Amino acid sequence: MAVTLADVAARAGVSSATVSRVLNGNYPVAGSTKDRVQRAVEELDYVVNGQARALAAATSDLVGVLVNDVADPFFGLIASALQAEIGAGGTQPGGSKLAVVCNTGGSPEAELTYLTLLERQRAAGVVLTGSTVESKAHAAAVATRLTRLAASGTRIVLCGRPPLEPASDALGLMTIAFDNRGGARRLTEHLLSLGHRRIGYVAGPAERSTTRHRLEGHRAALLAGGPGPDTGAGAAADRLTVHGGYDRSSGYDATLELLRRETGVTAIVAANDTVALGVCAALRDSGLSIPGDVSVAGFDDLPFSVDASPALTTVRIPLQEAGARAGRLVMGRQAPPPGGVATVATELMVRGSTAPPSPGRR
Amino acid sequence: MAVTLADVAARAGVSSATVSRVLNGNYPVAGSTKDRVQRAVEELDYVVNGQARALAAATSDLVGVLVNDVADPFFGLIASALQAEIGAGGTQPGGSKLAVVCNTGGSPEAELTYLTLLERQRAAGVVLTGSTVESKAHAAAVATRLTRLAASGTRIVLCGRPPLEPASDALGLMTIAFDNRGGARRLTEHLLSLGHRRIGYVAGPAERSTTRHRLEGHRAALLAGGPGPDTGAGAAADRLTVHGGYDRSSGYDATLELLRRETGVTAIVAANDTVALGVCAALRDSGLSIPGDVSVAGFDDLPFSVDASPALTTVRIPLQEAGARAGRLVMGRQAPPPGGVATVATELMVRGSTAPPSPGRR
DNA sequence: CTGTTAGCGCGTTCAT
DNA sequence: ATGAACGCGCTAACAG
Repeated sequence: MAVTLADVAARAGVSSATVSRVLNGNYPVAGSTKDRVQRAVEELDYVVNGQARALAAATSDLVGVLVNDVADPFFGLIASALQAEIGAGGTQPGGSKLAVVCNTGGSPEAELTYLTLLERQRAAGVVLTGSTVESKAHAAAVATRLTRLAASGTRIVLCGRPPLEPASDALGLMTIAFDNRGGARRLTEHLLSLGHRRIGYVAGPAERSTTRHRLEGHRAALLAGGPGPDTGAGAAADRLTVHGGYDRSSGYDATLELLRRETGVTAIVAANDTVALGVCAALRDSGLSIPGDVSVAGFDDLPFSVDASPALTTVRIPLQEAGARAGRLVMGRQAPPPGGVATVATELMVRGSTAPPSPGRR
Repeated sequence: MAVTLADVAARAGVSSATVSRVLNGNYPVAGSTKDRVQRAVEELDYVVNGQARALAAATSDLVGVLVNDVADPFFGLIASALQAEIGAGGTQPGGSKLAVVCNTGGSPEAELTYLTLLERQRAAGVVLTGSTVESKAHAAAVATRLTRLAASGTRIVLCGRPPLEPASDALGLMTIAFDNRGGARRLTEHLLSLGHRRIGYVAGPAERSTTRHRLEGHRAALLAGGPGPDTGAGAAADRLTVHGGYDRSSGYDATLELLRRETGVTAIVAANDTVALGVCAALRDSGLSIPGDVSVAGFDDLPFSVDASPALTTVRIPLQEAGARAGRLVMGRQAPPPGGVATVATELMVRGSTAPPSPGRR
């Protein structure tokens, strides 16, 4: 059996309460006894039982982090910055916590399951990252869970997803939203300014918030760009838009579909950088050059984007900063933004994959 | 305050013991009372307290997964497969567990800290993934922790790192090792067979096991390739080898260094695919074409490798299979391999980034 | 400064 | 089939 507080106490010739006090260092203890206790701890290789401590003190060392895909650097970057922030709080208020990274795979059911599991564990905090599935039923189910969690003192942070519809502030939720719409808009404006008029759009999964926001930004730019064959609405726009997943093969398949439709696109905007890689591969496999024949743009500015050839024009999201901030918020180390919602700016990164359309194709 | 078992019991007009039995379903309970209890649970929105349960039953729902870098898809792929395996055990023995993904950043201290934290939590299992720092002191410190953990019933799995030196089997540790040496050897043999004789090597961090194994495989191939200017040993070999991190910029910098040394390399092998991307970028920025002027090869076959241009020749490691297997082992759902060690085969993937050296440079 | 006492919420005997 | 009672290991009040 594992060694307990009582064992240490017996060995040191003190009461278990004293041992507890030495361990937690939040109470005056005589130097000599403190030494005896620490020696006993080392001699017995004592390690506190986190569960018993949590039960007695009604606190938890766990912070849940829900991500749609751990294998996607988008989430990896957020998670690693977040974990660095919450795990390194040696001296800071709240100490350091363990991040439980939960991979939902984008499944609403898995999301709910994990929220229940975290509730079971009485998690100190929960961070939901990335796009959410936009369905009334799911939103309600999530809201129910979050309300309960918040009521029991769990800090909730939304990172990279829009604030909860009704009264998220009232619940004490904090949101770090990404300016997907603005970034997408500036990206498409960039393409328009280069002279592109027929711009294909490879969107993410249809029912996701991030997908919608980016698509809205794209169409807003098109509409503002004045009348033309590709006005961003109606049948023409639909022909130029293909939905898929957030993975590379979706970009590949969607691009082949766009080419098949013979829309004469001179540029393709992808849901994110990973998808953009698939787009590039499909174009090359179809014998088209980038950006000579077709310009390509991504979103997120993941580390590999600068290494694609040509380097990818994309929209940078400060994922690590956002993750770190989410970490501080969930630890209560930073004051929540006014209104509970902070919107993180995105930045257009123009690189080699976009250029003016070639005269012949224009 | 949160609703407890006692609250549910009171509401259902039964004892708390009965509620516990209904919840765990491991004891006969009359159908009618079972219904009453379940109704009370729903009406009160009762959620079990995992910590209290763990304390009373001396079990844990947590499985720790140590990774060197969550933002690296290498670990993401392992972690996601692992989590899918341990989290989806609805009906299987051991039920489902929560993966606690711990990001060590490759730091030995962080690794030890996390092991202690997991020991505190009385984790049901711990999986250590990726290369380890090869230092006597650190190995001993890890061994101490793992021994204690194993003694207290925690299942330990090593995935992608070599088995512990002394008697890892005796401790009940299980290891899934990757055949880094063999893969590296076949990769370099491939380059030799193409006609390359001066092969640069951009190695990973000097003190890591994976770095060493891959480098050994590389040199073994060179030595077996017969005498020549680049025999894989001595000063000539040292001039052709540069150490760096496992990130892109290391590959970039190391390549510039190799070019500066004017060794006349016709091929560069990188520590992994991420580093290889940096190598490619540096070559391109130096006005060299791939594979026309210099061939490039990576390792791991991460998803983006096939999208590089040219597509990266690399060595495939079945990371997801390995992660899933690690998950089954740590859950006790699969018998340990004979001797406690399984070595996963690696496969050479020849793609466009490698070709025979151009006659002029040979 | 230190020891004693009383739970935290649940699983699990032992009775009934 | 159900209930009462105890203890898991620890922290937090209350004494002293």
